[in-house]
Amino acid sequence: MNKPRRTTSKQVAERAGVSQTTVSFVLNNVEDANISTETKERVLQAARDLNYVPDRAARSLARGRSNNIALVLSQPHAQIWIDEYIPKILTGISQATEDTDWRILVQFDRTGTRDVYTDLLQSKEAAGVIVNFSHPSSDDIRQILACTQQGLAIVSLSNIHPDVYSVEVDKFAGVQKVVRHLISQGHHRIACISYAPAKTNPHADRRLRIFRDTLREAGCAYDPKLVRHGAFEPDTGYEAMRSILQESPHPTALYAMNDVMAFGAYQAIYEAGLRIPEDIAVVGFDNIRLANYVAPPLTTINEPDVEQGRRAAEMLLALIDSRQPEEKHVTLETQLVVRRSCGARQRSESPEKGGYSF
Amino acid sequence: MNKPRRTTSKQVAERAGVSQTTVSFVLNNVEDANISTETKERVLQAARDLNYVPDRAARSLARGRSNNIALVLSQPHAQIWIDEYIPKILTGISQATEDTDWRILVQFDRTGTRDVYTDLLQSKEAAGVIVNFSHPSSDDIRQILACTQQGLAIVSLSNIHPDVYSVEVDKFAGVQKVVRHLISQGHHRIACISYAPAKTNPHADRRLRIFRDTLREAGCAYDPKLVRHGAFEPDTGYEAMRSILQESPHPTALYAMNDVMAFGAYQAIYEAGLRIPEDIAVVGFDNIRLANYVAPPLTTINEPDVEQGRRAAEMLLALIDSRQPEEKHVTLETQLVVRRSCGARQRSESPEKGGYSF
DNA sequence: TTATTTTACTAATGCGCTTTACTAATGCGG
DNA sequence: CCGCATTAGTAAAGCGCATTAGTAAAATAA
Repeated sequence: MNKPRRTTSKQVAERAGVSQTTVSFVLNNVEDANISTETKERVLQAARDLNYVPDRAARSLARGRSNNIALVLSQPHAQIWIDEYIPKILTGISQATEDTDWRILVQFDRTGTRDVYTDLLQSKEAAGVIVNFSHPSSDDIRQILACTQQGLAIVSLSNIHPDVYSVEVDKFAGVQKVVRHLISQGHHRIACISYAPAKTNPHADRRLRIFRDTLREAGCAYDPKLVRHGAFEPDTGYEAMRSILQESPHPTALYAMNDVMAFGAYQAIYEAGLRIPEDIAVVGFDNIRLANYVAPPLTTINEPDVEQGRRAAEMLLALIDSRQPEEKHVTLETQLVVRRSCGARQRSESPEKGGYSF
Repeated sequence: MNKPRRTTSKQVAERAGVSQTTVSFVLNNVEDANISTETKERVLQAARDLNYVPDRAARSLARGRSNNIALVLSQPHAQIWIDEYIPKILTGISQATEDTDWRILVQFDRTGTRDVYTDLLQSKEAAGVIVNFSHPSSDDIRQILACTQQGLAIVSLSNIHPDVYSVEVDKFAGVQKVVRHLISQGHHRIACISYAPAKTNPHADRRLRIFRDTLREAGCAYDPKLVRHGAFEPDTGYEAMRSILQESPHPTALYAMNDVMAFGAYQAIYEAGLRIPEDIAVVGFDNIRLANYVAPPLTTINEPDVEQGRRAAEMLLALIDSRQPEEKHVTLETQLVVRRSCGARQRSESPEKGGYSF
């Protein structure tokens, strides 16, 4: 281990013929330090000459906080690849931190027992944390609240508690959009494939209830025999749809709670010799990239994921800076993207060509 | 800004009735410190009581290096969502760092001008860096070499220079597998959709050359009229295929350089009233999750992305630790995953059901 | 001219840990 | 019982920066 002896601010100071303090003032643009322009220039030149890069650890230690924000992922790995959600959130966070010297820490929370975000904050590895719970336990919430009350910066990607800052996408309204759209197309026997059993997954449960309520509000019967649950993956959508097709009469429409399961359902529908949308209209959820490139292109709900990531990061940076964010809970809206699979005349809520947006 | 005054090791020391040195020895499991079991227990208890979490910045400063490794992404954002590559690499890295206290820093290299990884390493924000260049400039390479020679730990996800450590997937051999498979099925008019013009993208160029050479080695003619390039996205595959179908006679097979473009091509083929694989056999590349759930399921090349990420991280940690990795360049093999789109009897190189592996 | 403010800096301290050098106490062979 | 090694610790220095309190010189006010 040859120590290459990094350049320190002291060396810069020496070369510029000033004190280390002055170097620090110049490099951090301290307003009321009254450093003359010539001195400033001399310091900057010296720093350039010596190829000086400040030591982040030392800076963090002296300042009492780091320049990292963390994204804590609590879902299993495989789920992260399924849709483009996490990469898009990351993109959004990165947009918000562009041209700043904030860095992004990604932490997979595999254990589930230890509270990673607390450690992250207490160890000052991250000055703030963005968490992404699918369905937090009351323990999780208590933990987060404790952090928040200690003044630690946490933003959640779903609204989990009135006192926890959040930026979320209103998926539930999205469910209504789907159902109302199908009903407006004349469907009243609408099947549904959920991504998890309602008993175990509060989220899936709530979506299903909204599905049911929206049907009823429109005067349609809710038929539990037309509901199945898969588990995110395409093959579970395939199996669920095969099972649904045992019912008779057939439903005339299907709402799959994610696009990926919808693709699986496509398969089952085709195998049964049925056509989309003539025999069964299909609507998905998520607007993944491929939704526009299956046959027929899938009508679905688009979620502003990148914006969600960006807004969450912006809110987090405000919190870290002790600036009060304008709202404690931001809600972003989804858009219905109408394509051929639902049988409607093509007309998209979103302005872009192809309806693919972020 | 109320300062909650974190617990420090000094307080732990006080409570345990020992010196701060002892606390450090105990918490870091220093072998030759000869701390008695009782003292150890007392320290650990005190740390637990006070809910002590060490300050990472202070630790990094004292140790002279941080406990972060960074993944530097140089591709544009949109490309990151297209396939599951980056999330899988991240998963792999996270597997390698599981149960250690290494953290993962994700850095998007948007500027292209500044050398982010150098900064990352010089500022000691990261003890090592994994870089992912699609086609590095000679400047990039010089930069990386300079870092490597300074003893900074860098691992590349592609083999860009004999002296730069790398873990890569041999995609070129994958191209051969595709072509040979198609030829073995009796095809000799094989179209190809590349993801970029050969002139501008050395990678695409090389893949295309291998495509051509493999054809010729097998005694097949290479017909440049059957070659188009898209740009990663499904619609570009659609357009490319439409254009290819203008040629006559039709090719009997298509090799699309990624699955996503293959899906676009499906669309074009169906619109032309042709069947897959009867009229045109299709093979993709990447084995994305959905490849198995389009109609017909897509024959493709599977890449061990998660393993690549894991191996790269392992190599990096070895380098950081000044352990010489066993090999300077690791090459991982792809597998041909045979599904229905190529018309062959289903037989997969990979053992798993559905051929989906990582 | 003298007192006060402003300008342009610097010395010194401390952030919270790791690590080196040192010490006191105990064990043990001869 | 002495000398030496071992055991079980501790004191203190230092990592590289930010920051506070202070100072000398120059500018301005009285």
